[in-house]
Amino acid sequence: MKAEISKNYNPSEIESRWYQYWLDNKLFESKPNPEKEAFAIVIPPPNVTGVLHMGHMLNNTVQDVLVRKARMEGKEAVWVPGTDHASIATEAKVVALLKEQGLDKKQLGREKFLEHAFAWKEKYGGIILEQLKKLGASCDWSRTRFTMEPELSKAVIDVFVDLYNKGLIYRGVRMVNWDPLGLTALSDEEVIHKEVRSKLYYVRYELENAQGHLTVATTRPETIMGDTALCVHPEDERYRHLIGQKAKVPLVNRWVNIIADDYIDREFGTGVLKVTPAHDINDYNLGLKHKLQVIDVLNPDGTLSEAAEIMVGEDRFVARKKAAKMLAEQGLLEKEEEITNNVGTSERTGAVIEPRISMQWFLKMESLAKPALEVVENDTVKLHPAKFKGMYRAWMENVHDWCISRQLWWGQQIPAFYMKDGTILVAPTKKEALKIARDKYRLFALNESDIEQDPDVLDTWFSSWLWPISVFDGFKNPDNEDIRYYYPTNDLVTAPEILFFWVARMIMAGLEYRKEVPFKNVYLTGIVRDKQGRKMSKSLGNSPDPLDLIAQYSADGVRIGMLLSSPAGNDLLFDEKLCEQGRNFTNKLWNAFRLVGGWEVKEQEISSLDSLAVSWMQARMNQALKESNDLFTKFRISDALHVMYKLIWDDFCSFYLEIIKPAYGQPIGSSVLQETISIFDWLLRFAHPFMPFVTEEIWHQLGERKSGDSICIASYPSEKVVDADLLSQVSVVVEELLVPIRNYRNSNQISPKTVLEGLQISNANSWVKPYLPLVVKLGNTAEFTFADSLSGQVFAGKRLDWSVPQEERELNAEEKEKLMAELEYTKGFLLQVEQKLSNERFVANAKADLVEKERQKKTDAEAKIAALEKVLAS
RNA sequence: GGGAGCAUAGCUCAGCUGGUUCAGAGCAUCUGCCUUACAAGCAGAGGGCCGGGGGUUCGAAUCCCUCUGCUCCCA
Repeated sequence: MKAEISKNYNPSEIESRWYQYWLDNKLFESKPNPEKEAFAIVIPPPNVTGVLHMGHMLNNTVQDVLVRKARMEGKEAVWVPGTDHASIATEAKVVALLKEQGLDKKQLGREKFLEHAFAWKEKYGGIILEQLKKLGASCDWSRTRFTMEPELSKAVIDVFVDLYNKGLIYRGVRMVNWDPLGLTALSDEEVIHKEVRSKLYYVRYELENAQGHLTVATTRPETIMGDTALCVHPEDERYRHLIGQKAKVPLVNRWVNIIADDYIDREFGTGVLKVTPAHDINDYNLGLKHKLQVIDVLNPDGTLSEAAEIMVGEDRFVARKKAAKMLAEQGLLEKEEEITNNVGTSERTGAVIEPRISMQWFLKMESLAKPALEVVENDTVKLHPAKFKGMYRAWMENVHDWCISRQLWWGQQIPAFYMKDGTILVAPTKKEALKIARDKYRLFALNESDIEQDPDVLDTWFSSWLWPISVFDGFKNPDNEDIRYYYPTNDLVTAPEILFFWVARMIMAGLEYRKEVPFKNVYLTGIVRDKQGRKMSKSLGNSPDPLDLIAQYSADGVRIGMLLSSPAGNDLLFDEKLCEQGRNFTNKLWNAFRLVGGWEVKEQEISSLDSLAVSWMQARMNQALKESNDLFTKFRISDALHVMYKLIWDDFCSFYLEIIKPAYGQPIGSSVLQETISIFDWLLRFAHPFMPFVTEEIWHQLGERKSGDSICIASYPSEKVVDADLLSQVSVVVEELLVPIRNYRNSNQISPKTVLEGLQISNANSWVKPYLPLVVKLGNTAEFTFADSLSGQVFAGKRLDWSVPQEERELNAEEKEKLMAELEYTKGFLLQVEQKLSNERFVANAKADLVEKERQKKTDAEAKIAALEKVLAS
């Protein structure tokens, strides 16, 4: 142990020093080792464009705790890091950057654009991984992957080709979610529904033969020009007579049929629907059913197209207002009404989604979803907390085909090649496509310039769903050592919002390509919100910069802060105070070390009191370890942290150390110090997964360590038998003797320095004798004397009666009241117990030990009542 | 409109298949202490008809029904 211990713990210097030490000694690197059990976590790859936010902090802290614990438990632990190419987000960012430089994506062309994008990625991509190091993340950085690196892209392409050949991928015209800002299709999962206030316009459609008009309620008057029918409910008495007749579409004065369908909700608006097959999914389906014409009045960018005939080129929202105005001018706008409705917005660009008919690629989900549901139902993959199972089931049972094509350039280009006649050749490369043309279609003359590759790329999730396999090169070489050893991985830690996007699909891919699930446990973290419960976001400015937090509270402090109040699956209401609490805890640990490391030592056998303290502390440690391990198996990490926190703060610092602490200026006995150091060492290893830096620093100062040694690879404490009797006896002594003595001091304003004299304890409590030295020390009392009958002020507990000497005085009113209340309570309690015991059905039905416990309660209560009455009578 | 879930102390939550004086923890609050590792600390205390109503049971915070209020997911 070093002589000099700095008075203050200096985290920033210590944290960067140890992180470098860990890297230098390659402590996080892992290779398959048949001697050891494998433990693997793959990181949910953050976007290359990303910077660390609070969600990452929580998520990665949890992963680090899990992987560090596994590593210390002697498993061959690996945490594979990497980043995601994030098609839309990254492309949007690069496009914006180019725009600043006066460059345009289309003018540049695909090749040049991708060059810019890659340059951008090289420069800014992966900042987030550097930031993770500040948090202490023990990733195996030598294994860092990127979803768009050549190997991983190849896996994506091969999987596409394979699924196409299996008949699971098809191309078709469908109504998709169109992002008019990103100019791409999106999957259902990328659409976020938001409630907004909007206007419902009541529009008049003139009827033929001067029969008047029909009023239609619509939120989208700008699509009126695309109407190709009106529709009413077949049994709606109001309109039945009009079915089969014609109505005139306003603004464009086109006659359309009035049709009937029981899809119509008679309650909504006027019960008449304008059918616009090109711009609404339900209308689209109606259109298919009734073979209606489709008039697409919008351009991809959300402006009105030539087909609209009027307002061509106007933005859809501008056109909406104009259309309303025009209708009003023509006397066709009956009224406007404020309503609340749901609109879909793009997860990435925020633009209001436009349902749009277009040619896209789809993956059939049904056959993939079925087995993926099964493995969650039967707990092959466990969701933590399990409440997400229900949500998972609901989604998997109603899964839609996955639109996997995106009209972007940043990503894996779809390996489909089109011949001039429209024939599709799906192959990893152009060469191989030509080979198919030759082999399958016998087109020997076809050459490269005769076929053209689909310009679109694949949805980013189409590469991330392969992540747990592809990071171990399981596609390139399905039998390699890594994948055989690490797959299936153990735990996946992620946010519930991507349960379907990502988790479900990884399970599908795992089952499809490895015939095995990709992970055994899925820990779903909550969303990090601010104190008012608002989601943290850039626009609200309510998200603290994680690096600032680390600078202020230390990485250990922030880690503790994040975990203190984040049970799995619950949103975390983040409050900087939690980080402060975390920092205070690291500080507490440091100060405990200053105490233990700062004593003069003298050769001495251990005293019986110290020996008791050591046995008790060890019993508490074993108890806490058992609890903690149990909580870890249930993924109740936050609770496990609480167990550790209380063990160190309350049991070790406030109790154990106070017992063994020698009087001021006195040296400590060598034996008890040795015991204390090994206890401390144990506690550090127990705490290390949560707070890696401070534990490493103290651990190194606490004993002689070899070069390259680290607490990261020291062994995690192992479970031993808990001495439960010792624990329960000490807790009785604390609750019924020590705490009341301290209370007595408080209420009588006796200084802690004053030695309490003349305490008596009842002879009936002789079992307590061995524990009295503990009370003498912590309560600062003189020796107790045993007596048959107590004199002075008597304190009556359940198991212990004792007294302090006192000049003759009446109990004051307050004290009396308190004792009376206690007496009343105990009497009531006794009554309940007696009733229970006299209830034959209880005695007959309840378990024997339970009845025995009730009997014990009865004797305890009776004893207490007698003692209280005695005190009150005196 | 369909589905999942929640309601326990001022706040955030725990309380597993009913039974340990079961009504708990942390934070916050209050009281007293600058006690010799730590005031970023120490020693204590107060605080809840377990959302309302009904039922099952010897026994309900826990199981069932219902009402009310909230959240999330999907359309």
